[in-house]
Amino acid sequence: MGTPRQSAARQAGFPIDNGYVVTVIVSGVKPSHTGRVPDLRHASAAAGPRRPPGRPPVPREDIVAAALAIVDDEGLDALSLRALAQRLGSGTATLYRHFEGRSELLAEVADRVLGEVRVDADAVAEGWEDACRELARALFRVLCRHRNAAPLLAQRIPLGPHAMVQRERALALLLERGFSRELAVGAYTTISRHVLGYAMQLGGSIAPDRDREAAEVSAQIDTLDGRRFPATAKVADLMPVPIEAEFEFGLNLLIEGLAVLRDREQTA
Amino acid sequence: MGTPRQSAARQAGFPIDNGYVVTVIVSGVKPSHTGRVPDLRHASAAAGPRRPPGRPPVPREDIVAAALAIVDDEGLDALSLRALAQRLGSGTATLYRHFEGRSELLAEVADRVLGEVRVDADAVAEGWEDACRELARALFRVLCRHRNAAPLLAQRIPLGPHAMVQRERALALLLERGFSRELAVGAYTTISRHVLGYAMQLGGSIAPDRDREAAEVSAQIDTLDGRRFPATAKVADLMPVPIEAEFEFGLNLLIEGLAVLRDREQTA
DNA sequence: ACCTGAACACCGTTCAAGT
DNA sequence: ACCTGAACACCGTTCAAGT
Repeated sequence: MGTPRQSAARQAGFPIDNGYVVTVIVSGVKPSHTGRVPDLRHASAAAGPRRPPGRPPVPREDIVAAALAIVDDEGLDALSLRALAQRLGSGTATLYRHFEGRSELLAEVADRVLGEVRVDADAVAEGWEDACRELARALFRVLCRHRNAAPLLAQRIPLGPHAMVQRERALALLLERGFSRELAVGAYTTISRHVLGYAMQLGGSIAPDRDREAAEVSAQIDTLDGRRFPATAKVADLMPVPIEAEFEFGLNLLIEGLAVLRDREQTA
Repeated sequence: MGTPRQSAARQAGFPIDNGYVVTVIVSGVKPSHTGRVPDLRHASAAAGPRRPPGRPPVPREDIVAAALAIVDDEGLDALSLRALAQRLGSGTATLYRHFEGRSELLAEVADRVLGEVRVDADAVAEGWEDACRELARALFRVLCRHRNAAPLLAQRIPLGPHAMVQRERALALLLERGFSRELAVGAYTTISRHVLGYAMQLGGSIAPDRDREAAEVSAQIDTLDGRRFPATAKVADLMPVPIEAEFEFGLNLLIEGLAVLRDREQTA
């Protein structure tokens, strides 16, 4: 009865994470084949090279890749198990041989996205300010590429192998640069949430939806009542700020604030 | 063909918003009856006091209130139109007489939540730092109460009447305190996103789900490999920080950063 | 051993028909 | 004028049956 818990073996140990995924991969790691705990589900007994009967199994990687492709092309809502099965040329029931259900699949898609993060090694070797900026930007770049997938990283705490490796590297970097344990955790958490918060507002959905929403908002500009909303009217010309500029502004605020706290800590 | 655009008249004019809903209602405004553009759909022709035939219409307010109750009690996913209709003792088709569809209903629920924001008038009258803190906290308090509804405010730009009134008051406050137009917009946007980002991580879902996830994360603590993740292990005891403390930490970082920028601006 | 069609209990949305 | 049952085309998930 019920599908066996297939996920237990795949999740390497990691404690509480109340922050998020600022990521570092300096060396040339391939997107999703490295740093992954091997899937042992088919290696039970003393599995020799004997060819099992039936069709060859669909590789997990292929399923996750196809799922991400659907999310990128058509949005998160378009990723139904039926659509995914169709793209893979199989049936929906087949997917349940590889994943406990939809949410496990989504978690794997999220970790695959994290696996694409690349940071500039030189920038990370600089002072902590530039290092933090580069880490934040590296994740932001990936989420710009996979903007439809951003909510996946926000709605559940990423616990996949890439998430854990990258969190480790970010925390190590801060501790090495002389941050106290408390300030390192605070800095990591805050910056990570900053990145995700902005990424989630890049574009909720597919292109047609974005166009419709943009048009809707534009229409509202014209009908703004300057008497009811004088302050808003006064800054209305500034308000469709390019999101990338806003991201940088907020990031600099955080780093400026961290510098103040760090100075206080060191002189105390 | 298709449902007529019922939403056009309800949305008062407002320009682009690239930030979010830091809110101010100082006076004692009731949750959702004030500041609302009247619904004119049933006032066509010279509508006298003549009683129309058929059942009396279900009040819009009641529908929205019931929807929010479902979201609060059972989570966002539990809000299906069937469940809502059942709670109201009617059919799903009835709901389409009042709302264009599910997404319009959700937008109204979001604005109703914003209508519950209350700020402490004394705190807002203080210096800009305390004023900003109180605005942020006031919204955060409401989102703690309606934590399941937080994603509604993040996934679409709030354009309802409460959202607009509160944005106006926040921007006015900053401009009155001597912020430049640019810095006021930046401060408003950043603080708003901060609040929402944390609120969305208060609890993704209903109680049983939260318990399951907490247990899952706890299990990961025990299996953490200190050799693979030394930095993470070193701060592991700090990492389930109470979310309220983390919220305050990040908020103070932002305000500290804004103070630096403001000083630079004033001395330049 | 692995895949699959068909079923189950849902979902948002529409519309002809009721009162 | 307003409400409604029933239908349409979906959805995630399960399971007995195929090869």
